[in-house]
Amino acid sequence: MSSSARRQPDRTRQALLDSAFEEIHRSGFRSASLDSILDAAGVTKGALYHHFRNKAELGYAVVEEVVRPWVEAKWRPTLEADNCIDAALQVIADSLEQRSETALTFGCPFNNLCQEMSPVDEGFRERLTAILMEWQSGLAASVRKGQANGVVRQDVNPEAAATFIVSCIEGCIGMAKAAQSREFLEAGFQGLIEYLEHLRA
Amino acid sequence: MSSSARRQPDRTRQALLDSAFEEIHRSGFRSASLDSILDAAGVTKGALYHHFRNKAELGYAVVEEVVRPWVEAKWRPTLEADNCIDAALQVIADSLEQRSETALTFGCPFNNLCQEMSPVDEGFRERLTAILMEWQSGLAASVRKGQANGVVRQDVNPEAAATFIVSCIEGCIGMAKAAQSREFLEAGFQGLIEYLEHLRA
DNA sequence: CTGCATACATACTAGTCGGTATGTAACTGG
DNA sequence: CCAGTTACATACCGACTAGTATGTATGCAG
Repeated sequence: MSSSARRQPDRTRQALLDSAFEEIHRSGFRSASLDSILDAAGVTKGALYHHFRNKAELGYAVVEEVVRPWVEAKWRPTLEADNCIDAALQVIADSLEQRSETALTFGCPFNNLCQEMSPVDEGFRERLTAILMEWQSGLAASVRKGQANGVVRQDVNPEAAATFIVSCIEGCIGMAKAAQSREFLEAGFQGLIEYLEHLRA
Repeated sequence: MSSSARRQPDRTRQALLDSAFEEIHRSGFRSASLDSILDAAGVTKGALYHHFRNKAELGYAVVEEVVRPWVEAKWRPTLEADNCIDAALQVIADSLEQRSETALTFGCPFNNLCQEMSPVDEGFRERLTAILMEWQSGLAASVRKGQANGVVRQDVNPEAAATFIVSCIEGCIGMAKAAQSREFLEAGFQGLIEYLEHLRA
């Protein structure tokens, strides 16, 4: 059986990515300790530096291979739906319901990384901005589709609306984290829901 | 003249607070180097540890004595105005105009500290949440006043609206920082402006 | 069965960090 | 004018960091 094999490079690499993602989520990238990541992954420095050139490369890989799919999965339903408003409302409702204590405490992993690393590291900025722009432009296309389907008001600027919606979501989650308060999250999302309803044709 | 005096404890303390504020704004609190702060302030560790017990106390003092007045000054006009919507729109317009390159690059000092420190340090969380709640509740009172004055719709929930507005502002600035893009900021604020207009009676 | 590349583990280095101990000059009350 | 306190500067410590050098066990090609 492969489970008893001692050398499983893919598994080891994934374990490193997963534990790095969690440690970064809790401590941020720069304060994330490689030793903590290694402990959580159950490997040593030799394994880490065999799979990644340095700490930054590990971080980049976390962005590309963990954060990116995580963001995409969250918003795929909205991007594919015929009625983007209903779909967005559903995502918000799910997000409110599913949001665990750690997610409320530590916020959105994607946004955390954006806030911490975009201004100080080009490699992070490029990758994170790419994800952000995909999300935003996907949402804008979805709004445009909604206008074509007659469910969104024609006088809405799809690009601006998409940018605003993305900003609101991250803003609400961020402020809820700042206040460490679920009510804050619910109140913020309530405003977003009203804004979304206001977009209806 | 006092300007030639070599010992000016108040001035020294303020210089430490100011350079700490800037260094924290650029690097975040945990990555802020005391040595960099000392260089910028033109003093040494002896001076720092004479005025502050440790790095955390310096950070707390920055929050109380620099960040708090900074946030309050920004929103005082809105809280005092009779028409809170017009006042808020004016604050947004000013914010867009005045926002310097470093402010766009490094974002909102208050929000940065909230995002970084609230989940991991009680002392920061208490102080930052206090500022946040003052801002939010002040804004809620302002909305309520607007309803009394007949400029805001009666079916608006003042608390939720205030929470949403605060979240939007920080969200927009944060996403603009993430994208390192002024257009992103303008697009996000455009959505907020439409939301505010939608609150009118 | 041999030999080499891969996939790690272990031990270590160099540097940076926050914090402290000590020395000293300036100011102040008596 | 002197004593004591305040306000620093300087030198240093221990802890922790990312990263490296080296050793070694595994797996696979020939």
